[in-house]
Amino acid sequence: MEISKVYNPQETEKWYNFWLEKGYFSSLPCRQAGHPEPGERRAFTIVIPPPNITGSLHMGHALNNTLQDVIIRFKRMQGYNACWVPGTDHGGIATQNVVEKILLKEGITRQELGREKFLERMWQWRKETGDTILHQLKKLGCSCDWERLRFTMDDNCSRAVLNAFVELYKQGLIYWGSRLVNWCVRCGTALADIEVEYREHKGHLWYIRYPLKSAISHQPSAINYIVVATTRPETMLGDTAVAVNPQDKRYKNLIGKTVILPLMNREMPIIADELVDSSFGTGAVKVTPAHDPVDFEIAQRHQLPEVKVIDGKGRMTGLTDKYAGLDRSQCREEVVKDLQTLGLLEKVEEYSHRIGHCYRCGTVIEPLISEQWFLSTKEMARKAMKVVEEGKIKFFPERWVGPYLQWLENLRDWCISRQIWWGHQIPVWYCTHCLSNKIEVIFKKEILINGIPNIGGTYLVLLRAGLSDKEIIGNMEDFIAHDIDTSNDGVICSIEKPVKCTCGNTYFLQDPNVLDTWFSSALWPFSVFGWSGKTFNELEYYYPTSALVTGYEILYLWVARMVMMGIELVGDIPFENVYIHGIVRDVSGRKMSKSLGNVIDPLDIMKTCGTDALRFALLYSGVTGQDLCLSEESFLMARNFANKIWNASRFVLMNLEGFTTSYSPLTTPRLDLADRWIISEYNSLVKSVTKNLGNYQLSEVVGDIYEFFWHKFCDWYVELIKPKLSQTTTRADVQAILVYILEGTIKLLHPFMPFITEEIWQSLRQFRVQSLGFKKETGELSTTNSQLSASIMVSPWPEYDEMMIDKKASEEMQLLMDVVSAIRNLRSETRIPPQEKINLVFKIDSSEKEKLIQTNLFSILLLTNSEKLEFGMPQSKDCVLTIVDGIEIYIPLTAIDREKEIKRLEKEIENLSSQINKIDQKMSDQNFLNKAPEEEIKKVKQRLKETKEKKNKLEQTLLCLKGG
RNA sequence: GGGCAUUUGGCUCAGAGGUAGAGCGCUGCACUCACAUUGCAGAGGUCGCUGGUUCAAAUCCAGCAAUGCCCACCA
Repeated sequence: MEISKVYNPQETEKWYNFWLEKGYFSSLPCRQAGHPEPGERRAFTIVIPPPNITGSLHMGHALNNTLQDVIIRFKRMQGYNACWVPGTDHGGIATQNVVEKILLKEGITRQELGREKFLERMWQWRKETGDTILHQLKKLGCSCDWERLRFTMDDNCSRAVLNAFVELYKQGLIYWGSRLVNWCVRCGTALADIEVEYREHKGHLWYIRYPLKSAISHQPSAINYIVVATTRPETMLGDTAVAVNPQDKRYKNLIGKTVILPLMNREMPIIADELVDSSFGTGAVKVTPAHDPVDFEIAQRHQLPEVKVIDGKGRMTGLTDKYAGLDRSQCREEVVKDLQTLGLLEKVEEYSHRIGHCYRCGTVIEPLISEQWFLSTKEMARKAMKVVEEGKIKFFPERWVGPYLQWLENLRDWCISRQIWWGHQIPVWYCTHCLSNKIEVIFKKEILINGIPNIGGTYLVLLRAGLSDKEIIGNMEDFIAHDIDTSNDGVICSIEKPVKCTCGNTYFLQDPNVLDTWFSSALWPFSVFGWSGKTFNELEYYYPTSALVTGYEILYLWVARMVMMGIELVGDIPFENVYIHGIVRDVSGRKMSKSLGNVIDPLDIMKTCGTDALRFALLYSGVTGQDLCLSEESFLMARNFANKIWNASRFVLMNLEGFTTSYSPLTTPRLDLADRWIISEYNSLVKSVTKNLGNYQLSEVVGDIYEFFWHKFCDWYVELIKPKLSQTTTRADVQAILVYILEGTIKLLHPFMPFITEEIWQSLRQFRVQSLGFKKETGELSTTNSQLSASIMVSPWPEYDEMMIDKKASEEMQLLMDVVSAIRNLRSETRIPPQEKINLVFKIDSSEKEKLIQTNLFSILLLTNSEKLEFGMPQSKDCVLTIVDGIEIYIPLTAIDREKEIKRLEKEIENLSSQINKIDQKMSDQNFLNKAPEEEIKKVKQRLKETKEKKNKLEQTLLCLKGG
């Protein structure tokens, strides 16, 4: 039996299609038999954090999905009905931006194209490129149940989204309100608070004089103005007050007075509000209710008017006189210039502060008053906190509980409407007839105040539906032509377009807004199982899902919201465990980004090192929940390991001739120390791996397997048994153990490195099949022998036997390894060429140890390339000496380099002396002797004795050398 | 302004009250014998700083510093 001499990762990756064809990824084994129920087995369910359809696999995805695949493969092997639901997210703004950019190249805007045509283009684009990442996930080896592939905008999920909206609307949790929202002037839409990214920005602080209407004093020297400080002078055009802290003595007598807003010549009051920090700037604040969240709050308290001076495109509105039409940044320059001219600019300071940017396009956010749909989150947040506080949902690592709770604690209502076209259009319908009279009133009112659309939601609805003012007026006449039924407000929330209003009208206008893409993401754990649809059984079986694997960067954006929605809409938590991993960074700890040019492309790594190496490296280099810094080297390390696995397996397979499958030697008395040792180590490994996988300690598992396979199994065991393979008395035992260990280890490794392990499994299986007399082509074997499973993927997870964990074997083997290492070291230091056979003389004063060495004499000779081993004292004085655990080991030489040897011994003795000093100090410490546990003192005593003996012996030898 | 994380050999990171660990890199030696994507051996660290608890601290506690991240209404 042989496998190819060279490990070729790509060659092993062919197994993906095999798994797919066999249907191993499917989580519904009973489906074929016509059962809607998923069977008796317990489900283990994971829903994928759906990547955006614009996405292409980056290291973050690779990490996230490898983690999920490891967990799901492990659980599958453990016998769970493992269900990993894959899917993609429509990615609202981000995706729309991508298509808009493409259109721009063609010279068209989406407005020119119109909503319907634009959406056609979106869908076409999604059809062409939206599945890229799914193919890449397959390349990564992800064992998702592809039959369950979902998309946040497919029929199923869309129905769930609309249903959720209607449900929450009915409960009164969704409302339409006029609020100050974060507005992206580039994307032309509102954003949720959390979608704003704050970045440090070096700007200025302008100090502006606002003249008082009536002078306090008529003295020529008197100051008849109040100075306010601002980072955004252009917003002053929308000021409606100046605020000071009520406690501030400097301004006490000014409260209630009137100032004149420069440039606009508007009269406005000086008010007092607690929110003003008197220690900042001048202690007096200009209040711009329409463009600042704090000012908005102050304005609400003091019933100040709101003057909207910046529009949705970032331009100055008609309310700004001569500045109207200017871009907000241009306007700033103009305003500053004009203030300077008027002598009202007192000073300018350098000032560094944080400015909000759109998390999708990076444009500076403009706080604007706007009418939007909001989800009232207070109650939902409270429930979402409770389930985590009570431990119903567990976080790994636990430290994320704090930030999670804190975020929910301070959560404000969620602005869920977006003024874009790609997404779930809000299922709210306006009866044109019922609303016409209101529109008329509102519209007329609006015209009276300069045509500034800052009030009147219905007007905005029409406006955003793409109708121009003229069209609205035109429609208005049309609306007014109908009878008016004032008893109905004409707003209907329903999934389907209403057929007829109670007023009899059949014309409806759908709310043009779409929902925040995170709204649909929040429903993901149940929308994928057909929530609100027909397949409720599935939801009952798979929900709550078992684990959620995600990066901490979307803890609030996604995780917290899923919990809220799950509890509110399904009545149960969406998942039991949340595994939170870190972000992938480069070697210097920077985020990987295209602009920094420090990206390592997982697809490149797959090509050069193989998918298994990619997966292994990702898990090897990080600890739970910590960011991981990746360098190219870590992938080489993993590739080398894969190569090692390959070659060790190749070795085993090459030596299987004559091996009988049914033979199990694990308990025969013929086993020697190395056999018992490796079996013991293997069983401990299975134990710890199984335990740690359950705790999501994946990198620890990976490290343990690596250590075992390479440095125990390959370095020691395989080297030790080589001669035994050619002896008829031992060959069968050794073969059986090799297969036992290899098979078990590749099973443990399979979740991490699925391809190479499958390849090896198949070779082993083929061997077993052949040796059992089956033909290779027989295909399925209806056998209970789990070693003949058609794939490692569906073979059972290894069991461990506590009885096989042999502490004594570990200790004895350790001594043997120490002895061998010491001899090798001595050979190397005294420059004995590796090919040269040597003789060994052991002087041992413990019969137990002597017996151990005697029993394993052959192993020592083998591993140290020695001819013979004698006990006693060496005949010749030309010897080099090393001492291990009280065993004196001499290598007689024909000639020794006296100088060198003296130096070597002196160095070693010096080393021992300093050790002895340290221990001596400890042993002479009365406190230590009085208070330390008996056992510890004994240990230290023993060590001191041994070290001293060793030193004495070496000193004697040194003396001999010097004297002779 | 709050909070969290990190600080261990040249680099990336484990560990954990009782003699400092790994991988990479480096040095020396070794290629017909599973593997040079290898083997064997070696050099290299007062475990960020200062206190405290303890017989004993890299490890527990407190404070500080540096770095990174998150949150918050100082315009």
